[in-house]
Amino acid sequence: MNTPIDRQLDILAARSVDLVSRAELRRKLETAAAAKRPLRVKYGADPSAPDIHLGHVVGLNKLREFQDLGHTVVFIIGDFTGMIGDPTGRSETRKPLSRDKIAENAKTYQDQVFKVLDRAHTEVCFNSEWCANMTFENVLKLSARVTVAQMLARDDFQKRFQEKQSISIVEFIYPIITGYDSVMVEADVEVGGTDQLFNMLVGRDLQKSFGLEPQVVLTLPLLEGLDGVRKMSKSLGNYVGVNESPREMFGKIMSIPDALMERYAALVLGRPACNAMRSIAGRPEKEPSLPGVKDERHPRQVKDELAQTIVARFHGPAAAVAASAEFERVFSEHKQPDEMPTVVIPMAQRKDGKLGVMALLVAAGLAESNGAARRLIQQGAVKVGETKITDITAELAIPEGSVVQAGKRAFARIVSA
RNA sequence: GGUGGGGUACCGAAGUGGCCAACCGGGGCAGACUGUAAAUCUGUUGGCUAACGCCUUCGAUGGUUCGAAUCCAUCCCCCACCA
Repeated sequence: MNTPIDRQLDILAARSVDLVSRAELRRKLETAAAAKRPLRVKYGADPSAPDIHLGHVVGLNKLREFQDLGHTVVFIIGDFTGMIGDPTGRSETRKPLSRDKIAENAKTYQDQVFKVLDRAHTEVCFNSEWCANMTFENVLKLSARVTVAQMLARDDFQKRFQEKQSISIVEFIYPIITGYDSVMVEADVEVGGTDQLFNMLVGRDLQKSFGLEPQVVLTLPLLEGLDGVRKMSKSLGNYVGVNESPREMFGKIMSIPDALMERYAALVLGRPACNAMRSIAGRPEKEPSLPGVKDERHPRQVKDELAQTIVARFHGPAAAVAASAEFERVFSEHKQPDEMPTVVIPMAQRKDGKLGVMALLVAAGLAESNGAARRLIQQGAVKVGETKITDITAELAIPEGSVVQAGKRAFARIVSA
């Protein structure tokens, strides 16, 4: 906590989209420093989808910056809210999670979160601690503090209301609960994605209403997913999970559009374009990046570096180098990966020691059905060893340890026992 | 409570008696191309079958018919509007 306030402010405000408000944050930082008391920085997490991906990392990075300046992160696992399901974005009501499932998810969550956060400066709590035992009366009194007009101020509600789409009452309750969380943990600051701005502002109102000093609200950009357009999310399947294998992570990052490289560098690596990353700018192909910066590197190489840096962050440098080499081998040189699943197909399942290709693909887990296998073969996606198979009726004697390939990325090694 | 509109494959959405395993778009998968698992183009996208063909699917159940996603009945669910 020895960093000068101005410097702290700069660090904390970096990359933020909304900051309500800088003046308040400054004041809080000053008071905290004077009292030698860390700020309580709230972050809410949804336990129904326990996979942390790079989109979450954007927020976690910010939290880590708070921690590095000596502040405390209050990590709230919304187990109670998880039970009703976040209605944001018009998703159907989620199935309530069982207690066991929540506990399990919470653990997974924490394992992943502490790849970024500093465990020593983190408080973890569950909002069921204060929500589960509220009486209906409590709930009424709480909701009396918020008006419909306040709710309709939210863009999303406004729009849906005008378009005559349904808005469930729970959707109104949801921000009230998350806001109440802020009251309960006495948050000084709350960090979240821009989509959480409304909810976090409700937190401010509620805190005021409870006679507390309102939290500072800081939003961060939503990271685009692999498609480069929509935000990264599990349900869209365009995400990179922090628990994914190095090669998976590497490959996925290699697939992002070039224009997104700088954004990933800034948001995921949590640093502004410094020298090392300056070259990772969304510049046109094969053109020098910034004026005065000598960088003739090919975008592909820049992306490789980005992918390696990200992989290294979660798996260490050695894994990053290996993943890069592997990618090069499989996709640039079209060779086999050095690791692949091994599938046992006993001789008993073969006829005269041979097996039909379709059966082989299904048995190897490379096709879901014979029909899928047939299509793969007909489309020229299948190789056994070095031989491309185009005849769907082919009966093959499969030498021990043969490699079967279906498409660019799916491989299996076949053994008989 | 009343009125009206709906429930179709992973999603969106056509189809209103046989030509429907079901147009089209998205997504997925594959091929070509590529620095790339990007973009683009092409193909493909229920199951069984070498194939002919067969089987299961259009909210649920029952019925009409030679024949139904399409008609009838009952039921379940969703949405909007007016109270």
